[in-house]
Amino acid sequence: MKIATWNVNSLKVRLPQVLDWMAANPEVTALCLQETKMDDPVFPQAEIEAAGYHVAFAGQKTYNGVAIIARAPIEDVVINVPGFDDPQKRLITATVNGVRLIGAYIPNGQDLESDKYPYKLAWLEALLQWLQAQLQQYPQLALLGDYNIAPEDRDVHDIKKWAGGVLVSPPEREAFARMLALGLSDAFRHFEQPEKSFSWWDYRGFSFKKNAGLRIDHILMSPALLARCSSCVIDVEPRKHERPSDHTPVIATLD
DNA sequence: ATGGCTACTTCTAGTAGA
Repeated sequence: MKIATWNVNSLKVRLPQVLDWMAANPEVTALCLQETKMDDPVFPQAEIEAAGYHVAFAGQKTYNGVAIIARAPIEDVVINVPGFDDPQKRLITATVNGVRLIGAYIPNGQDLESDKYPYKLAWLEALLQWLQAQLQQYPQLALLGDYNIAPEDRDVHDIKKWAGGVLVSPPEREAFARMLALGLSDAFRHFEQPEKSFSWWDYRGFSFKKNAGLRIDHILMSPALLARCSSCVIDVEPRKHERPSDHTPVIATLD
């Protein structure tokens, strides 16, 4: 079984690509999506189910929105962090094949002076509390999604250009480190990887062609799940297609 | 170099993404 995450930057635009990708990746049991940008009443549930999948989702108009598409039933779904009052839909938690999946679209933060930056840090605090509680209940757990954090300098194509800004600021990286301190591991870094591996490239300035990207989409795993994990890769293929998302899928193989 | 590119909504120009 494989689990995956993909920020699709509008499911309305990318649904055909998502269905094609699932068909091309038959071992993927569950795919977490971010930035669906669709309110629940217009979510393409019927199309996804007609293609043979289970789906759970929590969306809003224009911004954010998360979903899980799976080849197995999706159980015990929780939307957002209970008790954390958040009008934005950025978190979906569910169990698929006995694995607890937390699909996250962590806030971008915009810049260090923006109101969105303290929102990002508060959001990360709430996520950390939720992670801690879920880990106690579900030993086999993965946190998958768009973290909007490049954990290390090697995850940034040009650290001089990004240094001191959002996505790499010390408080954000400390929040990431605190996830690791809970016992989680960055599945991608658990294996040998090519240098300059990224999961996002700006649409502008031929960034993908120049591989001027960031690694901000991650799969963190609990010890019990990491023990079952044999690989973790970034799939750059969809970024080459017509009208791509600016993010690419990240896939982990289990068992 | 504050541009560049894409998606969205509806003051089709302005916001947001990262």
